[in-house]
Amino acid sequence: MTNRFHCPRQDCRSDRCPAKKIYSCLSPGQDAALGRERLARRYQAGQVFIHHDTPALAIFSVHSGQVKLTRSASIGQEVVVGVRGPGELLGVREVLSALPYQVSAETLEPSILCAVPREAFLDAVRDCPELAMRLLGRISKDYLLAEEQLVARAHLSVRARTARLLLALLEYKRVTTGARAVREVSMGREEMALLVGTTRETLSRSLGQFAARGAVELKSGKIRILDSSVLEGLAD
Amino acid sequence: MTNRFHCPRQDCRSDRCPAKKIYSCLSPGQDAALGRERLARRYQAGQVFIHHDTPALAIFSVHSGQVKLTRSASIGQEVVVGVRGPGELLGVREVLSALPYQVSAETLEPSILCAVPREAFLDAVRDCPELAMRLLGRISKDYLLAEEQLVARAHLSVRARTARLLLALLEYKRVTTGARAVREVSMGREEMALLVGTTRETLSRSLGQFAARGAVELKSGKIRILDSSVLEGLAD
DNA sequence: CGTTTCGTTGAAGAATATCAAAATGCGTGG
DNA sequence: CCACGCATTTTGATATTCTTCAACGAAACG
Repeated sequence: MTNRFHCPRQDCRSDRCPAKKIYSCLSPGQDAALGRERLARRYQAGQVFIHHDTPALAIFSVHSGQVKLTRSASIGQEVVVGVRGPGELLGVREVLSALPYQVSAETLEPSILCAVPREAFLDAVRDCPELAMRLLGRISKDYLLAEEQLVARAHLSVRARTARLLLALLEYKRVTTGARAVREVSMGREEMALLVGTTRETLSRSLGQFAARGAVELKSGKIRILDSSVLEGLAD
Repeated sequence: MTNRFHCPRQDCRSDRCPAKKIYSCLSPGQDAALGRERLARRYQAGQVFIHHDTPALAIFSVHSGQVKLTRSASIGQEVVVGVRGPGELLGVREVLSALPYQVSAETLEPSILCAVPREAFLDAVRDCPELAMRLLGRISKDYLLAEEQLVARAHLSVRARTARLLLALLEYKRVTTGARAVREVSMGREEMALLVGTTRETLSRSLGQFAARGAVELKSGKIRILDSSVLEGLAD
């Protein structure tokens, strides 16, 4: 099974790996034990590396790149339930609850992922109470956030969800780029639609409405936010 | 603050408390420390004992009864995100992620709840790695389950969700009553609608359709399931 | 320069919410 | 037992939102 994970064989001890932060509480011995098992691999965009309903053999952490998590709502209907970036963990929930993978994961861009085999991860958690505490905090927070997201998707209009997405993208860009005033986001309609949980067409119409109200300006793929307070008003 | 929790003052050391199971790994000393702080209280039906956006000062565990968890999707729109019964914990996610309560909780029936102050709980988790592991497993599983629920709510038709609810109620009744063949469930339309995430009227129509297809029979408040395979077919 | 992908727009149809009203059930007091 | 009143459930009509199918222009790319 390990074969799938170490094509460009290289264990992930780089201290620049953002996922490493959560493991920083391990003793040198524990860290070494984990590091020995920890294998980084480069993935192209669009690769599916976690298949739902498959035994959860490993935890993945995102070193660089972005991945999307999907669930099948009914047969043939893939639904995005989240997007994860550098430093985030995938498959933790399944490993900790001894369930097969409940989601599928696919890279959105060329990415580097580290895989830690199930048992090694569990050993580390058992041996290091501090790691357990950190995971508890992280999973709890993720859970609450996801719940909020999904409730919004089930009970808010597409317009409201679209407005929220724009604001979230703005915020995300601000945080990641460090710029103080971000006024533009750029994302394909297809992808936005997936995140909002609707179709290209409906999403396009929502954006059209925003533009009509002067909240945004659509020019050549970019979306320039003119008045974010209008968006906040539409967000519920 | 503790005042709210010990009206009929009585600490919860009863070994019959189903929530106690998860604490069974604590050493006598740890258990005593927690037990001293653990206060049981009787609530009538319909009492709100966790108010969203309020500091998460305590973990509650359900000793007996049922409670519903709600979130406000938009202003004035309360949405049920889950129902918890005996042995289950409330507020863990918030305490562990150091956030205010993100949900509100209300008793559906007369219930007995135990409250453990935030700090006592955190101390117990820190002192007992096994407890941490159990919580990790439990939260992970809850998370996965809730995700599935909410994705269904966002992307399945009311008919499908209603069918699922009926099947779930059947299953639940089977498990809790221990009866081998359950064919009837009984629940107000309002409450069913809340669980499904729709209105009374639409829910009623769904049931009407089921009845028309001969899958169920509606008589005087009870719902008798005639053909659960039909429901399973409708469930996606 | 044609082809392909992406974005927008239109029109029709399905699903659901909403408002309104009728029917049903249920307990209470006569 | 019956009649009344209240609450719940069902049904009907309409409006809204969203999806779907279809067409079209525009940018992207060979």
